[in-house]
Amino acid sequence: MTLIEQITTVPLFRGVRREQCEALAAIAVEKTYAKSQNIFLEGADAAGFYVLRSGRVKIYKLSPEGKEQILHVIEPNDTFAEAAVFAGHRFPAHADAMEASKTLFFPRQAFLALIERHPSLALNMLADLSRRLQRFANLIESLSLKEVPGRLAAHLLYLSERQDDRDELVLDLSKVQLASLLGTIPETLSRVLAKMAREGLIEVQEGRKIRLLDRESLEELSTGERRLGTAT
Amino acid sequence: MTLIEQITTVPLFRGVRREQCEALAAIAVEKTYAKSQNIFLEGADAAGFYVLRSGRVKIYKLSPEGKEQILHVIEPNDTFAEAAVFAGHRFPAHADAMEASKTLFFPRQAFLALIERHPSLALNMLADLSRRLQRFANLIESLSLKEVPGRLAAHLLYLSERQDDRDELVLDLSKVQLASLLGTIPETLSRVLAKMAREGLIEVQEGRKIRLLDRESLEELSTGERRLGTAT
DNA sequence: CGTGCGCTTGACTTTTTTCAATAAAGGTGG
DNA sequence: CCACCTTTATTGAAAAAAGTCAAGCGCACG
Repeated sequence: MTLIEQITTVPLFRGVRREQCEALAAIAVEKTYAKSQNIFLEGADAAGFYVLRSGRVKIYKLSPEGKEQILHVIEPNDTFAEAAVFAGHRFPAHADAMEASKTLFFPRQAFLALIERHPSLALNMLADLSRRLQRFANLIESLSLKEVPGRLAAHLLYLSERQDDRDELVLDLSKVQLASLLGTIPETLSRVLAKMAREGLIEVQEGRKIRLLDRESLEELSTGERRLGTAT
Repeated sequence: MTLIEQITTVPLFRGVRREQCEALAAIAVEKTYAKSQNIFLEGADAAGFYVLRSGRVKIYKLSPEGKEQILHVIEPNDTFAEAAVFAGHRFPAHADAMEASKTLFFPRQAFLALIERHPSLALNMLADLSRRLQRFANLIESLSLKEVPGRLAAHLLYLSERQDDRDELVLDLSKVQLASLLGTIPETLSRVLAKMAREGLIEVQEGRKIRLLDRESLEELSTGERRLGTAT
């Protein structure tokens, strides 16, 4: 696949005219990362931003004691580190490839020059940042206002919406990573899953498969109307 | 002050040419709110975004049990609800005036039409959203990776940087509201302040004045190198 | 084939919240 | 101007949620 072809398939660049895509191709740099390889460290100088082409990338913060909070998991065709292009000029978090990953890197100056001349690019980028902001607001709400069972229930329901099988879903992350995404630790996640299973809300099957048995209760957990270990 | 004059003093519109400011003035609507008045509810249809001219506004999430998490406190000349203009079209959180407040409201369609023709406006908006995103990332880190004393220490140091007096600072929020901003409840905040005072890190004076006595220890608390109730 | 990582479980500790009581402060209407 | 009432703040005791530490299992990967 040529660079140009790749670029035209990125949602961020939808609606961008052919010649602008060529200009983008001229400044894009392909970068490849191995599984577990670091892409950038928090605080490092941000020379540009990335579009993920394949693989998966986690963006995360680290506490001094080594506890990790995943801010988001980047899927192919998502961008990351855009905020550093327009403000601060430093990466506000760490990024690691969770699998072997390919990215396109767009250097800041060249990209800024392009965006200035192409409003649709700017509008796409604004939509992009806005969606991210809203997801962050939801994460903050979740961390502050819900306990772990509520966060987990919300995540399970979210996954079940994105997957085809109605009530059977496959976790897209290891439990260690899922714990980090939910703002907790693997031990706590393990206990909560066990408790949900004991109360008949879910069935934990071998591997990463989970069957949702009581959607309604999960719904109530996720909104905070109900607690685990409490009869209805 | 005329609308145009007001608009030229808003940082978001810095670098915007005179005629564009006139176009902005043509679409802007002045809105005034009383203390404690609601500005919009989460989920409501977002017809545009706001610039705060005077007063203060809190943007917050609410749990079903009524616990509140403040996402940010808007100060004069800040914008709010911009994300809803570019994505989702619904307000992702609640907004209340904390004091009597005046705002300029910019309807979405008219603003989108303007931004499309004026790249500097788009770039300013991108910078704006990016900064907000970075602040959210820090809030997430704080909620997930630090305990309450760490969050409080970080906030006190932040306030002391923004205020003139070196070690004497004035809380800009009631303790109830500060607790909500830090992701905790007033009782816990009260206890943590008392403990910090007992250990000689701060001196809590009458009203909302606080004197920082041991910056270094506060620094260590805020980074997680140290805990309260532990000798160095 | 063994070492290590991912995962689970138990016992214990720490942190935070909940509930309740009380006190001080501030604004309102008589 | 004062009495009253709501809001704000503090403190104690108890409960709950989550984290730490430690042990153990099993599978995967080198």
